[in-house]
Formats: sequence, structure tokens, C-alpha cells
Amino acid sequence: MLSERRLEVLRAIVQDYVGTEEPVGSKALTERHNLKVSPATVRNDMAVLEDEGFIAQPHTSAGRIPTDKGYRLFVDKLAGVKPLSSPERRAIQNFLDGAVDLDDVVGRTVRLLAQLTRQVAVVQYPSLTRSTVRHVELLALAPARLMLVLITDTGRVEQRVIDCPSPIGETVLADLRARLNSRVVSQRFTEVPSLVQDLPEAFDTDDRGTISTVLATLLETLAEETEERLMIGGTANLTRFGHDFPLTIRPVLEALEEQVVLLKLLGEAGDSDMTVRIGHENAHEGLSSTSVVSVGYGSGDEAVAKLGVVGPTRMDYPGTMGAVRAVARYVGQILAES
Amino acid sequence: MLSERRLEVLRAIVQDYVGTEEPVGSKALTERHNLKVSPATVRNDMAVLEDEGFIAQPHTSAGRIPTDKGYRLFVDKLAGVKPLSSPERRAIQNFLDGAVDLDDVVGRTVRLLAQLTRQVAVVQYPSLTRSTVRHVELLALAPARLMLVLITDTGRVEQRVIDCPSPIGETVLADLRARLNSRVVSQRFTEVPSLVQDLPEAFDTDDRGTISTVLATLLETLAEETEERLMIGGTANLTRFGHDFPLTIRPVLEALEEQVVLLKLLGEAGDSDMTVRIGHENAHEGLSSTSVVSVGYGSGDEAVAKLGVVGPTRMDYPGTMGAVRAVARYVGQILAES
DNA sequence: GCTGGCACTCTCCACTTCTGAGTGCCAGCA
DNA sequence: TGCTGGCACTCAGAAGTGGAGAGTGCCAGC
Repeated sequence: MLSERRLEVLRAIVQDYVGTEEPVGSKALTERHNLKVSPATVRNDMAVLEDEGFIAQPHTSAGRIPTDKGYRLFVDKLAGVKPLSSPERRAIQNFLDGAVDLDDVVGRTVRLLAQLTRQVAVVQYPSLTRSTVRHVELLALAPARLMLVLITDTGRVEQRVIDCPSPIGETVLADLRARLNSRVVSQRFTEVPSLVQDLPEAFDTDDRGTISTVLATLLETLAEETEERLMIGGTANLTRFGHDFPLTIRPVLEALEEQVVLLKLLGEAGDSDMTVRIGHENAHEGLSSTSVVSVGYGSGDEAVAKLGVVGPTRMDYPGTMGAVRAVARYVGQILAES
Repeated sequence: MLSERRLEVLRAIVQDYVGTEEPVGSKALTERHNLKVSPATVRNDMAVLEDEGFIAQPHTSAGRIPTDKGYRLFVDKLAGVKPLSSPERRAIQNFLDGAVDLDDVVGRTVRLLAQLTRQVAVVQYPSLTRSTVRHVELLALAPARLMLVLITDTGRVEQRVIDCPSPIGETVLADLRARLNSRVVSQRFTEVPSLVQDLPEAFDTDDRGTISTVLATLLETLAEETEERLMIGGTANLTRFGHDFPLTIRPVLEALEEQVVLLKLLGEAGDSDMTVRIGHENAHEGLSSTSVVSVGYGSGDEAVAKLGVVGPTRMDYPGTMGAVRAVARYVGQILAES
């Protein structure tokens, strides 16, 4: 086990490296932090830390930089979550309070998070699977053509056009609309299939074909739309990445464009706890030199979606985690109010 | 006026520079293109072209590179639009045909355009101002709370929650819904205000307050949503920009994140003709070393929105213009079909 | 008006040297 | 046993040097 002081040395290395972006040496360390020991001692400690794989030298005669494993230890044991300053909190609230609809909330959140952390922000739209139905609407576009509109408690709207096998009467449609809503409103999306299963039985045989088609489309929409959308922002912050620029940034930009990759990334993270994935812990190759800080957010106690930040492994973890957590909370509040 | 041969020299310079990304000298020019004159002659021509401001030297003893003015001349007089190969055309069609809804169409278009041109693609969602109403729906969420859903002929859906001054009966609501739809369906959004103006008069005085609120919200939605959305993609292609990297790419990324900037950019371009804005012709500072190729697209003969490409001024104009034009055509077809 | 020749300029590249930060190790001290 | 100062060593990066080569402008001649 590492002694108290060695952990302190690691913490100091991480902090300095995050600040300066340059390998940190023993002398500089003792000067900037009052470790109360000489550079020589620190050197010995560093040798141990290097043996254990927490830090590494870019080349023989240079200072040390933390490895992914080093950051891991730092995040798990040495760093807290830095709360935001109260002006920052107020700014968040003011900024988010102005939102007019769901798109706007998500858009503002992305920008806010990107500004606050000076990194790339990713916000997932509230997912259908976990939300509840606010309303289902059926509109007759033509005698045998319907539009299905689905409204969620988070304000999201999905629509589908349905071509029916046979025309459907206005009364039947009204009846179907009423029955459908009475069954599914306020229910979770996952519950819907079992709730509507026996619905065709309540109608004339003539109409059952159409009813089934409608229900099938509804279920299909639910299934398809479980595939979540997200919004990203702050990609310009990638330019602060490092000196070896084009090589580093390219795969990251590519990964960010693949929504699938990002969704998988968020999906793998913890459901409501804050999760930090460091460097190679991210399965995707393009993101192997980035860290992802993510957390779930939601209107109630349960998370309906996730948001987070993608940045260099060399990031200010306490600050980033603080910002991510705070933003998630406020977004949750906003969603609960609307 | 520039002689035929000098224009030929300019064309050769642009082509070579676009290909090699390096300043092109007189000797290389005569070797690669059969100009039928000696390097010395070309040098004299180059001196003239430089005096006129079409080309410039990065430093004394280097080749020449085209200026914005040079590219302008090239695009206007010297370059045609390069049609796509037929495999490319087929690929476009296949790729776009698979789209399931409007979001999907736009998303696929962005990716397609980015891949085809290897640059940053920008696609504007079909704008509300130019589209027509397919349906307006009013749903009672609570006795004095309605949801307004607006569906456009391009498949776009907008919704708003309305808090009414007084509860509204189911019959009145149905009446309103019917009257509203009979007036506005298939009408252009710009016509809607005058068409619904006298609608409250058809109802009891008790309900007029609510009706007015609903109409006000409808008009407000139209006004607000005239603010158009867009989707961008292919930002990873920015990494192919140049060598002086971070400095160049940063402002571009920032500009791309500001939807307002992009919308203004597209707005300034010609309505349906293809427009090429080169370098400093773009008002926005961050984009002063990029060119924007854009064109309108639409389901009928009229453009409902624009799409385009943002790339370095040093781009393959004929190829890019060909791709942009072809994609716009196919997207128009897809929209017309749905 | 085009061409070949020539002197000149300047970037780029490879090579060398120098410097300084940082290291590992060791002997001595508390 | 653990900390410290001292010392020799290493190596990346900065700075300087010297061609090489690409490109230019200009001029005299065809």
C-alpha cells in the first residue's frame, strides 16, 4: 500500500500537470507544494509510483505525468467534487430558466455545460423508455390514413403516419382514441404493450385490422425511439487539447459524430451516480485519450437520461465533476416544473 | 483585360494548388500542364496576375497561391460544375431512400454531403415560412390546459402547451379544431394570420378569451419557429485543413456552433441558385479563410431551405458544386415523395 | 512577344552544439 | 530505517550553421 505522503505526491503531480500541461519534476513539486521533504525524497517516491504504474516519464530525462491508472486513483481516493461558486449557481439557474421547450432546455444545457467546463458537452434527450405517456393522439389525414402523435411527460413529441388496411370511421376513431388514452396516460412506456394488448377485442371485427395496425405502429414507435437522441456542443474547446494536435483531435471529432458511439458510452456509465471513465477505460478507440464524466438526470428521483462532458484525460476532475453534477440537478428541476 | 493564356495560367495555378496544397512555381506549371510556352513566359504572366491581385506569394522565393479574388475569377469564369459519376448518383439515391422521417432525411443528407465532399456539411431543416399546414391539432391536457400540435407538409411537428384563461368544453374544442383545420390546412404559414383573424367571432363570448389565447399561441409558434434549425456534420474533415492547424480550425468550429451565424450565412446566399462565397466574402470573421457553397432545395420548384458545404478556400470547387447540387436535387425528390 | 540564361533570394532540411531540467544512485546523518 | 545533499549522467529542445533546391526578376537576343 502506498504511504500517505506518496499519495500526496501523486495528488500534487496530477494537480500541477493539469495546470501546466507539462511533465512535472521533483524540484518544482517541492517548491509549489509544501511537502516538507526534499526533492531527493520525492524522487524516491516517484520511482515507487512509477513502478506501481501510476505515473510515467515521456522520456528519460523529463518530469512525470500521470497515467490513466494514476488519474483513476486520484479521482477515486484523492479528489473530491468541487462545488460551484454561488455566482456560478445563479448563472446556471438564470440561463436554464429562460428555456421555452424541451429542445431549448437541451440546447441551453449543452451550451452551459460546455462553457462551464470549457470542454465538449453531451446531453441526451430524455429517453422514452423511462418516461410516461402524457397523451396519445390519432388524427385522420385521409379516410385510410392516420397520424399517430405521442406526447411524453418530458415534453417530447413523436409522430408517425399510418396507412390503414381499411378506412376507419370518425366515431370508431374517437372511441379508440379515448380508450387508448384511458389505458396508457401516465403509464410508463415499457408498460404500454401489455396494457393495449387486448384492445382490438373491444371493437367490431371489421375494424380490428386497422386497430391492430395502429397498435403495432405505436409499439414500433416505442421500440424504435428507444434509440435515443443527443446533442453535443463546445467542440471548439477541443482545440485546447494539446500540441500534437491534428492527430489527437481527429479521432475524437469522428467519435463525437457517431451518435451510436456516444450513446453506448453513456449507456455503459452508471445509471444515476456520477461516472468517470478515464482514457483507455473508454471502449472506443478514438476516445482513448479522453475522459468522460457523466451523470444521470431526471425530473424525479429517477434518471431519465444522461449528460456529461468529454475532455482530455488531463482535466480538472473536481471542477468538471462539480459542474456536471450541478447542471444535472438544475436540469432535473426544470424538467420537473414543466 | 487578361489574355486567354493568362487565364489559363490562373486556372492551372488554382488546380495545382488545390491538388498539392503547395505554392506552385513557373517550372512545375509548364511541366504539368501543356501550356506551350516556357517557364520564363509564365513568370511574366504570373507577375501580371499578381499585380492584378489574383495570386500572391507567401514569401519572396516561393511559388504563387491564388487569392480570394483569384478563386472568385476561377469559379465565375474558368470552372464548370463537375457532374457526379453515376455510381455516386446511385449511392446518393440508395442512401437517401432509406430515410424514415424528416429528422432522418436531414441526418442522412448531412452525412452524405460530408462524405461526398470530404468537408463540413450544413443542412437547414425545411423552413416553416415556406411550407404549408398539414394539420393542426388541439388536445385537452386538463380542463384549462391545451396542447397545440402543428404538422407541416414537410413532416415537421411543433408543439406548445397553452394555459387558458378559462376552461373550455369538449364540444367547443372540437368545433374550434374543425374550423381551424378547414381554414388553414394546405395553406402557407405566412397566410395563416389573416385566415384565422376573425375566428373568435364565430364563438360564444365566454369562449372568445380562450380562443384568442389559442390563436395567439399559434401565431407565436409560427413566428418563433421561423427561426430555423439546422444540422451540421463532418467536422472531423476540418482536420484536413492545413498545417497551421489550431489557429485555423478554432474560429471555424466556434462559428459552426453558432447556429445564428450559419443561418445568416445561408440566408445571405441566393435563394435557389447555387452560391459560392469565398474567404472574406463571408461576413463572419471566423469563416474568413473558408468558402461556403450553398444551394436551395425543396419539394417543388421552390426552395424551402438550403444546404451546403463549408471548406477551405482551397477546395475543389467544380467537384464540390457538383456534389452539393446533386444532393439538393435528390433531397428535393425525397421530400416531394413523402 | 517569347525564350534562355544568370545572378539572387529565401525556405527548408540536416547536422551540430549547447544548455538545463530532471534523473538515479550513493554515502552520510538523525 | 528513512531522509538528505551531492554528483555524474541523460536527453529533449533551442540555437546556430551550412548547403541544396526551388523559385524569382531581369536582360539580351531571336
